[in-house]
Amino acid sequence: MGMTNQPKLRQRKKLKTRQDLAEAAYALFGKRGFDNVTVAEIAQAADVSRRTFFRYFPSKESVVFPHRMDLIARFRRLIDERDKKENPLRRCRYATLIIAKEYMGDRDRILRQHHIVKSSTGLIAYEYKLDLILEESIAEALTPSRKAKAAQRRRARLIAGVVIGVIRAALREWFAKDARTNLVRLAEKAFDLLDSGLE
Amino acid sequence: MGMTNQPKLRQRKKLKTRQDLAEAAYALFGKRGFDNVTVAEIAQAADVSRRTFFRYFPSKESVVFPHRMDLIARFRRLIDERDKKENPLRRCRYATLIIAKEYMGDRDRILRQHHIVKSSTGLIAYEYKLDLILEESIAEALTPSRKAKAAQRRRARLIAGVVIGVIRAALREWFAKDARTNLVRLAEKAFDLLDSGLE
DNA sequence: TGCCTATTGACACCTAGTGCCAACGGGCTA
DNA sequence: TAGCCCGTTGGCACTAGGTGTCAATAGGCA
Repeated sequence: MGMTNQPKLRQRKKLKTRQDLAEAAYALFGKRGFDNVTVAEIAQAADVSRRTFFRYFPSKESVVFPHRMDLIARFRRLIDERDKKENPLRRCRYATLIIAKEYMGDRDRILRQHHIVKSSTGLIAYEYKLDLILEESIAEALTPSRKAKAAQRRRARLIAGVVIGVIRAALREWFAKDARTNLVRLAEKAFDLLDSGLE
Repeated sequence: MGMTNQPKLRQRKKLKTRQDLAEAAYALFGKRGFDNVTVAEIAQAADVSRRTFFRYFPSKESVVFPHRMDLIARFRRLIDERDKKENPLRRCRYATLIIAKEYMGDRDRILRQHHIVKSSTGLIAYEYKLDLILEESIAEALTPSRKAKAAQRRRARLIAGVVIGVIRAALREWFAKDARTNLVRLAEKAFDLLDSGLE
């Protein structure tokens, strides 16, 4: 009846449960490492059953990257919003720099996440799977039209793969300095180096 | 007593068991897809116990890439044997083209392998993990000295990441045409494109 | 032949992930 | 307010990958 239009109790409960699970997981992973924590323990810490954990997250890995799919979608939209006539590398650079700036603003969360990822090779592989999705997404954004020529598709894929390489290099460098340097500048430098033919 | 110096029976048996397991796995994976085959079935087909399978292969995934680690080591050696003063991209190109040629000669096996990998996202992620190892290996080969400056290390890592992107693009293109085209030429074109700044 | 030891099979156990069903409890309607 | 509907949950059983343990087997060798 009120005009606040608050979400129903059920919705709020679900959101809280999801958050509780993610927080419990992050606390445990951070303390003992991803591999040394069981889903049962996460569920217990969040006060739900093990079965319920899997209703909120499709796998133990997925709880580590709760927003990655949103990020990938935004990256794609950022490329899309640039002039399609522009140099594709320029378009990717634009999107990368914006996301890089956001990463710097979200430093603490990203750093916690990275600390957890480093603790497990399985998790590293999982993040690679997510990188592949991003790569496909970039390639699609760079493909001029739905019925693009094969050569154009190939070029878009090559560029997407190379851009992923650049992004990963910049991030690695950032993390190597404890995320205390300027990620935007690192990304710019990496793209500059690429523009000059890696000389 | 003979001068043939044949390996002892035990060694030969072990080698045969390993091969039996790999062949049984390939046959089953090829027929039904990686995810629809259990380790128990592979073991049964090779006439050993499930436990024994894991004595020969550390995981179900690893049996799909029985020689990948050797390949990575050879790729590194190929880079190493080039003049260290040469352009790093040239050195990588050299190693890539040699491996590409070998791939073409080993077409059937590679194609079977690729068919299996495509059947499972988990396997794709596993191959990514192997790509990461290759990337690290390339970066190490490109690092001038053990005590290289940080900037040099970073550049080596960036180049390694980009080269992986190029290799993956060339392979993707090759597989897209059923491995009937010239992989060496595809790789050359990809490197050319990179040299020209992806224009 | 007989001893030593590498390899194997059998068994128990842990964990991720899924299907199923009964119980609980919001949310809406009479 | 009472009562029904159905979304959410917990419990249970089950599959499958992977590991530790131990006794049995079978090479290798004196």
